[in-house]
Amino acid sequence: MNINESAENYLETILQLSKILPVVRSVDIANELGFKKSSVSVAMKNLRLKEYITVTDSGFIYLTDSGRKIAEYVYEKHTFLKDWLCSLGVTEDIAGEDACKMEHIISDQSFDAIKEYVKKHTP
Amino acid sequence: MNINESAENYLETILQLSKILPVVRSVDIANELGFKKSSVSVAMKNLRLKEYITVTDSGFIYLTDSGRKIAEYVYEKHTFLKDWLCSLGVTEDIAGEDACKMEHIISDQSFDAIKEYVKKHTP
DNA sequence: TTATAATATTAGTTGTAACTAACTTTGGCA
DNA sequence: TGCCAAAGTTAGTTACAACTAATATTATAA
Repeated sequence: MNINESAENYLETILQLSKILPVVRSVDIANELGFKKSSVSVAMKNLRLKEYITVTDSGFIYLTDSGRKIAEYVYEKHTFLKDWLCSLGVTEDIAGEDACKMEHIISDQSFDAIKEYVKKHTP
Repeated sequence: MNINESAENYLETILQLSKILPVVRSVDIANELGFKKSSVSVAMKNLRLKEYITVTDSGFIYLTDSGRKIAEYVYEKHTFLKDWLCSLGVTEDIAGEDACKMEHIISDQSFDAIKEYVKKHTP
């Protein structure tokens, strides 16, 4: 699928926000990520062109099937890694930050291997 | 110390190469990383300005104390993460790639926690 | 109804780190 | 000695992802 870190992060954020907000708008994403809304606007344009999202006339943002697939996989990595680090005693803030960076770079192979390892060593 | 991923990677590469070569030159780094020598030349200039390396008249590159400190810590992360992933069944290539990316972003807190965890679960 | 605030967009800027192309410097050998 | 190849440098380019500033659109409250 060949998608970069920045785009992955936006898709994940849209998914996360859609779980807690009735609708997701550019400004919600900007607030969540601490970016300017102009930056988000440009990013959304790119995600639209790549057909990872659709945007209604009212500015409501929805994931397409392909966008959702990416978002959910990244989100899965995020939650697993964050929970795991927390369980090892890492503070929630640091665990969240690290998970947010690791989720984009770790290979499927390594992620699956770590999951297996943790499962095996968890009572 | 506030150093970025790219600079960290160069310092680590200098340390690695110094273990297998009598002297380290720009061109060796370029070959190792697959970069053009012009890119390395500019990067070395920056590392020199920040006093992480010294360069002799012959073009031999040496780490300063502060540069070595960074390089060794990154290298420690690299080797630990790579060995660990390999031990979980990840192929050496993938483990190397992932370690190379993770070493720059993982926090000290998480790294130490993982090390402890692995130690505890290793016979 | 008009003014204001919130939202979205566009154009142009910045910083980073790679790149190419052209150049200089240097060392070794025919 | 003079030439060539290897090494290093410089200037300018590209791609990316954030940024600011200015503008357009819309909804709501005075």
